[in-house]
Amino acid sequence: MTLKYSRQRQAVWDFIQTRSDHPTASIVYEEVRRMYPNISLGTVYRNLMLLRDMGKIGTVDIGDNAVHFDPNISLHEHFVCRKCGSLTDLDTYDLSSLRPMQIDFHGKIENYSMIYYGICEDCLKQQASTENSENQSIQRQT
Amino acid sequence: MTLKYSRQRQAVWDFIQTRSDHPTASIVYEEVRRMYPNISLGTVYRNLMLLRDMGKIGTVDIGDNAVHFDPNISLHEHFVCRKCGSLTDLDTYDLSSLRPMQIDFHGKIENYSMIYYGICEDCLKQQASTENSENQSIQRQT
DNA sequence: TCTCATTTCAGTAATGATTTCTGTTTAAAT
DNA sequence: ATTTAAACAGAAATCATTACTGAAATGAGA
Repeated sequence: MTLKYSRQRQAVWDFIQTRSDHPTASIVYEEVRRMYPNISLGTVYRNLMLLRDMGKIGTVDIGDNAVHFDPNISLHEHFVCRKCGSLTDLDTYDLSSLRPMQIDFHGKIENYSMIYYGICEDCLKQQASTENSENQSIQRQT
Repeated sequence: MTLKYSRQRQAVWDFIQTRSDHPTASIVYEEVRRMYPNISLGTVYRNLMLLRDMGKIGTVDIGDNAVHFDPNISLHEHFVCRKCGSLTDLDTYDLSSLRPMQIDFHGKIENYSMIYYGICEDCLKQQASTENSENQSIQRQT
């Protein structure tokens, strides 16, 4: 039951702390492998889940069939771009006071996960420039 | 490109409409199989995803490694019990007016997914009764 | 410092959800 | 009735994650 130190866990922890882009286990594995070439994927998983269970990191599920790990355990929300799939943090108004208005709900709400979906700034710009060039080619055709 | 009628798709649709508990593809498969014993799992997946892409049903991702399908496509939130894993609907205050307060966010938010986690009413009751009997046995020991 | 129980590891196999592939069947338009 | 694109069943493939196993590392006590 006692937690023992391990370089591998330290490396996983250190790496996660440097990232703000919520990497998946596979990405953590690939990156940590640069420092520890024969760390195993299982070890990465075990330690990520351990850190999560200890409440030292968070996880985000955005429906892309892979858990994303988040060094930021403070209350915040996420934004997912449906074009490029990027996952970014959002600070919002204090949602912690939000409560369902449902009168017949008598469970206990402990926390929540709020994920906004849409188009990120970069993809909006790219979309705009694409539309422009499309318009141009249409004009040329007429 | 034209959508053709199929009994299998109809059956998947009909079944989903009867459920308020957000079944997974496997559950839909098992149930629809009663009517069509040799419908294939792939067909169930294809049609569920098709219906989703058409916007006729919704999907919910609660981090249990399986997509849940939701016949209710109106704006609503979900509650997940961390004891029994049950997934239920919640009506909430109008969250659609909520906007991130982040000044430097210039993307476009199109929709969101709000999932509350906690303990459902049933599990709360069960917990309470368990605590009672624990107290009793402690009292007996003294 | 040495010992030893326990934890952690690397490597690999297993699992489970989802997707892809292939040859066959079916809806619906002509 | 013929034809053709869409859909299907069944099986194999993929991908994230978990479980298993024997070896290596950690750290508390002698």
